[in-house]
Amino acid sequence: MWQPNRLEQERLIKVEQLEMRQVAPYPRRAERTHTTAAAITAFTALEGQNGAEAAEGLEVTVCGRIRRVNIKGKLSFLHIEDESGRLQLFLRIDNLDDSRYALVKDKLVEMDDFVQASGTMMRTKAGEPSVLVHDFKLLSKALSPLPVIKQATQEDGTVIEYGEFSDVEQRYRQRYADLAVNYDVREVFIKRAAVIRTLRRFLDDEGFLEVETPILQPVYGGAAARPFITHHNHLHQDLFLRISFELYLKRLLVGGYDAVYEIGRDFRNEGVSYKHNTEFTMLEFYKAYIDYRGVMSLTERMLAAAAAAVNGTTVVEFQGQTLNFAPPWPRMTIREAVKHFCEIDYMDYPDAPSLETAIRNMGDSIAPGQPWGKLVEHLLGEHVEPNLIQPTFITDYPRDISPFAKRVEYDDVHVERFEFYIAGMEMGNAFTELNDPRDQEQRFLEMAKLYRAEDDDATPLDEDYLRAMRYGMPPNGGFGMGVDRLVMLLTNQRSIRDVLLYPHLREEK
RNA sequence: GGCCCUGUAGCUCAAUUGGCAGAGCAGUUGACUCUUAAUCAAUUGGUUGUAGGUUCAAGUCCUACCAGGGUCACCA
Repeated sequence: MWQPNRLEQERLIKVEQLEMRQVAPYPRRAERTHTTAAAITAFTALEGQNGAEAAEGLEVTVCGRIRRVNIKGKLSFLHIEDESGRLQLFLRIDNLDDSRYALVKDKLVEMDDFVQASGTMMRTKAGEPSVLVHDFKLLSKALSPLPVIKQATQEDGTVIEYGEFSDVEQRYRQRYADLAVNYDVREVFIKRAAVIRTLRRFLDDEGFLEVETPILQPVYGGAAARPFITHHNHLHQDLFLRISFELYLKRLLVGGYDAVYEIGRDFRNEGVSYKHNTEFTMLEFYKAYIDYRGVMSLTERMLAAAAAAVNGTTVVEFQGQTLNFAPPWPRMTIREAVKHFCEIDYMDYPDAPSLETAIRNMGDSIAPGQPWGKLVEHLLGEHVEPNLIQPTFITDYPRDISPFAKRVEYDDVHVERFEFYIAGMEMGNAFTELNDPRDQEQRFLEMAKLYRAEDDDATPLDEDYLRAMRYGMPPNGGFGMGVDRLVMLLTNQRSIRDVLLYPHLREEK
């Protein structure tokens, strides 16, 4: 239940006063001929062509939220803001109906309200393009004032903000207020849209078909993660929120599409951190007749395109580091990488117990009884990953933790899989996809054995997926990437929460 | 889940280490026909996250809880 505070009570009284003066606080209709940016552009263009006097004949009707008020007796300045930017309204009692002007003078139309203003363009003595207002209309009364932030525009055009709205909890819980007062935040989500648009365009141009597959799945799979479980009442059936799209997308290659992709939400019932949110945006694609080397090439080019589209260059400044997305990216097998950063060749320890002992002897504390591949992965995550600042492919992962990848040619314990890392973060995962149904069934069974102890992460055997594969699946390369993390890199945001409009928070009490 | 830090006015922060809860901004009232962080004068505003406890006295110390951040654990 809303308990208006003092400031809000003042504004509620103003609504009554507005209604007494026959002014609707929330009228039905609005009109607009120009955005604020378009009004300024049109005005300065006319000045250039026909001179200052002619330009002042330009009539505009603009709309926006009042972000600055300066009442100087019989003369007032208001700045309104729409999505395109800010524009000054110049209100003079000489040019307005007295009762209209009084709405501003009496502060019934004030900070944070939405208004519509009509008038002619002009420059103030200070040279600022403004609207000499002949009439204006209240469009929406703000009952709660936004956090107070004042801005000063420097001579070089940079904007300094005085005061701030910085409490992260409030910013996330009331993202609307955050967006309304923090322009930088709005910019992040404009760039986010540009990233996703570019990924989509890149794949479309490469001949991929965009598809949508079920979010509610009867059998989850394609990754090792704890799912959210829900229930369909009429079908009396438990359903899982997907943890990946992988198995549904690869079925489509059986169906005859050569290349498919999906951008959508995955859900994982796990912890949150600066790079984990319970629901996150994933891009997966699968393309027939290429292997993981082909996927590496697509990866490099796609991310370079995304960086260029958002920031105009493949050089990315991220948290004090300079990252270069331009292809080709360095490639290193996981064995080479571990050798290089840990000075240990894990192939000297071919079974889990001996590798576990070796890792303990390095001084690492690890949970006992983990599969061999997970131990290798521990070495990677602990000692290699933090050092992988520039975009890097790490290739040829252990087979026992990669149930959907084809074996390498040179031995029986590695598979054609890569992950790529940027700024010390795992960004994505890709394979030469396994398309032998007999091998796939074996892998499912091996996984079931491997994870029996910790069955939270067990990948259930998907009979229908095997049935699809038995009809014949073309050889193909597949790819998955956390889109939010890419957005973090390209917008220089430290936390995944800053690239999600509504990050997951505990329930408000 | 463990450990550490934080929570004071609408926003951003103080409070001399246990001794009368304060400032700037915004709000209210007034002045001002070219301001732009407008200015000038006056002024309102608090259950110090919640609930207990110690004390003559608690924003400050203790306990529990709530929320957020960090970190570890977890996370193909």
